[in-house]
Amino acid sequence: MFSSSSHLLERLARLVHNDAHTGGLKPTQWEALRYLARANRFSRSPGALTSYLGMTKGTVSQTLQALERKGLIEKQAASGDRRGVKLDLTSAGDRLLTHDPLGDLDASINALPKEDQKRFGAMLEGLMKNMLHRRSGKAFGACKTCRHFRHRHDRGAPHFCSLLSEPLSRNDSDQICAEQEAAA
Amino acid sequence: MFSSSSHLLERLARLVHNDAHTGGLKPTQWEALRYLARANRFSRSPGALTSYLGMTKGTVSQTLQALERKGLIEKQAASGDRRGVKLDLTSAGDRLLTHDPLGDLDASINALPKEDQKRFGAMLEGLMKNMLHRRSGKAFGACKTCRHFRHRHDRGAPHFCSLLSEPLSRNDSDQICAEQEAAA
DNA sequence: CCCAGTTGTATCGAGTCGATACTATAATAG
DNA sequence: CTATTATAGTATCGACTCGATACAACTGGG
Repeated sequence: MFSSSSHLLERLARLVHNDAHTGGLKPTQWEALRYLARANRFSRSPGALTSYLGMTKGTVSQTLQALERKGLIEKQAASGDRRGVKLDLTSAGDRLLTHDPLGDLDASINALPKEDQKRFGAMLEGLMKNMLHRRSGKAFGACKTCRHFRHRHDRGAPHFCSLLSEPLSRNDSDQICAEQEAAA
Repeated sequence: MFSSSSHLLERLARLVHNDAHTGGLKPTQWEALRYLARANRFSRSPGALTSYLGMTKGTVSQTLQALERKGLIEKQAASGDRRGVKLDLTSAGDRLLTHDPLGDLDASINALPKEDQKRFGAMLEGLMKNMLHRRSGKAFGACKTCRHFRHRHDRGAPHFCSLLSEPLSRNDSDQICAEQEAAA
């Protein structure tokens, strides 16, 4: 009925997902932790995580509570908006990420020929774009690939975001961002 | 830290997974239903499903109970081994599968160029093989690609399984099997 | 007959997840 | 400058997931 790729992808996803019951964390908690490690400072909020994971706010709120209980993340009031919450990994969270069960999948991908890895990544990007379009979701690409990204080698900060009117450190621009929109 | 393909694959999987909360079924229940539609008669058992999904027996048992409650599958005593249970879709189960939310992913895959689809499938197979090897899991390939598959155009049944010593209908051999091992 | 191994079920506890209802704060319109 | 509306996040409920553990039923070999 469906192309065998759908079934393969689905089963592969399940196996990876079910491997993620290690280190006292659940799969979803691992994903939240991973996201917080990769997201720049504008995107480390419950709302952005919600949109990244494609779940509801309530569920994400609970997941974050679990991670906080375990001492892996910290919450802070966001600067500027008193409704907002800013999330950060603790050093324990950082440390735990070195035992990320996703490493197994990564090893399998790296076992493919270099040429295939590149093609595989490109196809996944295409697929993702298509899926995101269907659900009108955000891409969460790297900050520096965004159409609001501006080079600016003067005045201390190396770069600049024209959407948020904020200076960007090298770190900021290497990480992923909730507001990212691919440059033309 | 990890290749971006790992992250993409993980997020793609999550989005697909979270789309599968339709039709009154949960993602896992959809996968069980899908499996039962694709598995040949030797493989439609709780045990085989357990190994396919990579979960524990207890969890699968509950999932099957939920599907039975909803009238989508039927249980029968297995012939031969009185411990065994044979699972079959009801007509309601068959009907529900025509609304499988996986169709969305399939549509996205089919939107790729034909050439890419082929390559993508091949890479996924390689990845899966690697992952299965790490966890010593079963492949669940099509019966007719198995090393125990024998052509036999005489005596009614078109084919034959040399492992189970059972005749195989055309249907049997097109479906996937828990015992399948790729032919040399 | 006994016993190790297999197939499946029952139960528990932590967590997932959507749905819904809620609080607090911000932004905007009149 | 308030009234409305929108946004960020939390609380609670119920159905389900999932591993862990314990268990019952059955098979098959000594």
